[in-house]
Amino acid sequence: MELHPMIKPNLSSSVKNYLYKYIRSLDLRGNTKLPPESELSVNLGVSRVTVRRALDELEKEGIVLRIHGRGTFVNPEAVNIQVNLMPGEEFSRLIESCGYKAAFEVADVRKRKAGEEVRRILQLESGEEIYEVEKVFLADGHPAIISIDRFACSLVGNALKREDVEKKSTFDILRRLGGCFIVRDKIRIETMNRGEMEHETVWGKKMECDSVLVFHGINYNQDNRPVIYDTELYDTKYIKFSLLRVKNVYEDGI
Amino acid sequence: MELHPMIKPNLSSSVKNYLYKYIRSLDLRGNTKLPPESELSVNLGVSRVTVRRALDELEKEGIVLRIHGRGTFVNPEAVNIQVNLMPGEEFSRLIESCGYKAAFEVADVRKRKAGEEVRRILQLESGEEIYEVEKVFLADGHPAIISIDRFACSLVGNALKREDVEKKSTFDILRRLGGCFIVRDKIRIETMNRGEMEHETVWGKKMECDSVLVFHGINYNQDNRPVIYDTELYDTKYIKFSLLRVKNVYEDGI
DNA sequence: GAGTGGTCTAGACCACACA
DNA sequence: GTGTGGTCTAGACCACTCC
Repeated sequence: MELHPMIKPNLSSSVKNYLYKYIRSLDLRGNTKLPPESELSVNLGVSRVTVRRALDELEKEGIVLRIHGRGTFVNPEAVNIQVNLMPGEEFSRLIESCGYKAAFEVADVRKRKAGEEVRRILQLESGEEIYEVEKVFLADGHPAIISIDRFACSLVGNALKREDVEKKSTFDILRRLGGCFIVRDKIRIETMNRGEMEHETVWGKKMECDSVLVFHGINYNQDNRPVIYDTELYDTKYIKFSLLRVKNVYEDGI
Repeated sequence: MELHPMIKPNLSSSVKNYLYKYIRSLDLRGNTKLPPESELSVNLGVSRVTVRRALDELEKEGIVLRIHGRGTFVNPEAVNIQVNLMPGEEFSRLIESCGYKAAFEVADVRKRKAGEEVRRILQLESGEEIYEVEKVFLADGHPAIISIDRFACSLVGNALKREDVEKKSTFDILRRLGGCFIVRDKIRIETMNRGEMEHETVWGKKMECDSVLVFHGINYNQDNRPVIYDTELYDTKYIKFSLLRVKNVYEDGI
């Protein structure tokens, strides 16, 4: 069995998980006020700073709501948030979070010379070859996400088999075969209409919608090098992204 | 002259601004390493925790990159990020950030009975009336964003004039006439095709694209009450949203 | 005035990179 | 070992809400 690095959870993550469970155990029909930070800190045996970091996270996710001078409250609306845009989750889990049964198919695996754009983005040598892996993810049997991953053949020793991509995510493959870990990505948000999706993807024709949400993502490994360039098409009828934003309303008072 | 509350910037915001200016003054062709946190903390006369909070922000925005044991570096790619999705900026500034000259027109202002969906979202009484304000924002003269704001007439004393919306943003109007401040919003992300945009908006016909990115936003005031329900249509040819995400790759090691 | 969240500090210790 | 970022703590003070 292979062993791979683990992300060590820190104390505030543990506190966050604890609070998350605590919140789910509450009866939210009545009072939704949480104990004060000082009390939590004493009861959990951690400093108030640590409690606050955990609550910061929960607030960003929309789970709790803090009101200066009043207290911290469970946001009764939190259940309405379908999928947070930020965490960059796996597609299957994304589909399940939206309330559907998830499945996927590998639509296409091909080896080809990197085009101009891909070469620039992945910083490849001229003439280098890449794999392009197209998958479709189904929500209750309906196509909900199409993803195309592009990465250098050299990263996986030129030996990618179809069974590999059928069993493992691209992240896993690069981790196991290439020893590289995706730690962050940068996405550009666009849309595509029917014609574009049919042109860009093999599966596009079978999508049920006439316009899709598109993420173009550059995925960086632990050394800050771009290793995957992926394109993700979402049918927003099935995948309902939500996002909480805090407004920075600067008022100069002029 | 009216005075309105200011958001008091805290120390770490000041440090962040300072660092931001400092970074822009650097010659990024050579070494992009920043001074160590301890040194910054001494030189700026603030605690290391405060410096770290500022750097946390800059890291989230993709400006800097921190490598454990090595140091903090300016991310040379930061210039490529067009518009960060998070801050919830004003549309005109958004357009300018994307490199275009911004202008806007008020397409339509109408008073009407709130429909079923709007009534539920804004928690209105049955039969209450709302204003619907449709604006179009132009990038170098091309329609780039259409926004529709919906809010209760009672919030602004039933006396909204077209000149008001031509001069002020909806946020300003609600602040001045209704005394309420938008502090956060929750957006749902969707797409629309040509037919839908023409059906939903007055200006839809003049958009140059066949599919748009759509944000449905619920805007909450300082008391956590929903006050605006808005729909924003973006032509992603002009408005290039980017987003940096940190992957939480939990590996159980199993 | 009591309770609560918001901010800041000084100091400690750990983990990782590099020589 | 030295330098650096990552985490955590205890304690202080402030700002806001509500009585």
